[in-house]
Amino acid sequence: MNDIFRKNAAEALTEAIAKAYPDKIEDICLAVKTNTQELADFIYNKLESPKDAKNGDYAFPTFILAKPLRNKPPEIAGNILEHLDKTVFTQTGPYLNMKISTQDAAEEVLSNIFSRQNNFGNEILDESKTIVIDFSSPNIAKPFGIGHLRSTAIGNSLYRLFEKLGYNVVGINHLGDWGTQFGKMIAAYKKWGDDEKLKVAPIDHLFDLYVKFHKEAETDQTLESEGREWFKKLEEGNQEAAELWQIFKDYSLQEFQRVYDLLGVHFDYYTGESFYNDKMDGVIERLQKAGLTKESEGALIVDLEEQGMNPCLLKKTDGATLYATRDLAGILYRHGAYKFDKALYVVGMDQQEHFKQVFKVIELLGEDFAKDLIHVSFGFIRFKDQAMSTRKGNIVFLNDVIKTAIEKVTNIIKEKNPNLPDLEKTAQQVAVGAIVFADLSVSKHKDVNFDWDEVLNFEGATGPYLQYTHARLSSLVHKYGLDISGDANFSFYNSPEEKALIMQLHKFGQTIRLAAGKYEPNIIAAYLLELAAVFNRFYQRKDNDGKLVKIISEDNPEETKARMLLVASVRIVMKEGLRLMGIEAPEEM
RNA sequence: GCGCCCAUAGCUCAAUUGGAUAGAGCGUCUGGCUACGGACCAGAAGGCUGGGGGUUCAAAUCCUCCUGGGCGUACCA
Repeated sequence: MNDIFRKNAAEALTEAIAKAYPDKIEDICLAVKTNTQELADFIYNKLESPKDAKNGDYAFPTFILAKPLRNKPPEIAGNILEHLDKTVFTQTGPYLNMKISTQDAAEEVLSNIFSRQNNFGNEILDESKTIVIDFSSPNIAKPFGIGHLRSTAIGNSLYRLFEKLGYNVVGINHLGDWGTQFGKMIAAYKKWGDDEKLKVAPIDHLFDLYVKFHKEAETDQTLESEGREWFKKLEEGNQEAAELWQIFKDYSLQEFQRVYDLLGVHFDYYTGESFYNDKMDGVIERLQKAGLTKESEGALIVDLEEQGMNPCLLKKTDGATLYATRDLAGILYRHGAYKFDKALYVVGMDQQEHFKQVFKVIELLGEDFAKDLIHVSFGFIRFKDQAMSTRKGNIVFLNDVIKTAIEKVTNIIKEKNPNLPDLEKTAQQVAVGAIVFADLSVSKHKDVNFDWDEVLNFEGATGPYLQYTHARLSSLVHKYGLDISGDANFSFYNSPEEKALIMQLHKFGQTIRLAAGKYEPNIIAAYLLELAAVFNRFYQRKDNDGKLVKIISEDNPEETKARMLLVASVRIVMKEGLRLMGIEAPEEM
């Protein structure tokens, strides 16, 4: 029961129910499958917030009591109401509504924010817990496409959310730096590669080779096997292969680093697939000892037929390993190294079967932490009507998207705020904010339609809208100039707009928990949009004559003081919320 | 064929996990700048929640069948 208001409501209701129906409590508990001690918890969880603010802040639907009490919900509500404080509770039909006074809410919420600042919403765990998050994980020697943004943005946000909830978070970039594709790249480079081009524009050149290889492979059957051979050599330590691999990897990492810097993404480890190169034999051995392996069609597999799945492939006919092998090694290694309580894999939905298999194999090994392995899957980014395919060269580069967005933002700023001091930096922050927000504002299990116009539109439900609101808040604080204090007179908060703002701020903590619990950053996005909307309504509210009610009023210093506390609180939460999404909050824009 | 996911306003998405009249943004139309920042705000129009059946006091949400789309379905990752 984290929400103090809600807790009060639940306890008052529980008590009132006990008074109204003293000899029916057991029947009620029986009907809702709980016990007397936990009845308050049950009610706590049943409380809703009414859609219409005039119905109060918390509502208890009495339908669930109808059966054990053999009565109509509205009558039940009426009976319970008799034992409640009628200045706080009201009844509308079957609902019992509780209204928090704006003053009480302000005192609780605003002083909390004022004293904790950006730590507002933080939690401290009773015992330390570690969560490993595997995210981004791009393929080396492939360009960083807009498709890779999802894993990066979601993972980065989850990293920050869990950190805020008190977890010890380990962020891992499981680079795709091993596998058959490298054989293909080496083969392609040896055939068509150009040292000069590689030096000048490494990523472009590697990308061209990648596309060319797959195009040629459609007609030339020998290419695929050539690629496989080169990978085999690479795994066996062939020097020429190893050197080329290192070059590809170095160039790609440089490129990725630029993107990560731009996005403000941090990893604790860059342990990619090649890191497990020397750990796979041990894994295979362990699986063999456990009697899980089997040879089939010349390959080494773990048969999962009994589990209704396709076999998990450990070794190809030619003896080379597969990514399942490396993921298994990764899981076992991470569990040993970090003793995680949970391990998240922020990887696209198309790999669902793969993770099901791999997690099942861990379970078959008798490791009970298999239940702590979670595939946080998400839908694709779709480009217009066609799916994006790196192999066909049909890809939108994240760099190009960012570059275009920066240009557009720069033009808008030049027009709207020509004297902005740090134009370049701000334009970058806003551009990245727009792109990241566009990605994170869609529920992760849905495909995202990538639409240039939409990503570059900065009006409405967008990152720049939130940033703009933050800039406005900051501007107010600067204009006010005086110190903002936590002991304002809360009785000045008398408008519905102020009440709505305070209650929205109050929801920050539970929103973070919800978002983290569901691995859904878009819940934060929705929360911030609502916060901004509620604030902007407050900011532009008019009196009965249609005149703007300004926040800063020289005639009413005490009232201004109270309002500025609210403004400062919203600003703190907005900035922190954006941070949780991996978005910067410039003071001016 | 089998498995998983998706379908809500013209478009892009929400909906407190089963609750009160399904909400936002874009686009369209109307209004608000003698501005504490108009990347904003107020209002209007726009819905058989893909379709049928079922469970329930209550279904966009749960079950079932169907339609349409996406992804996966052992030697790519």
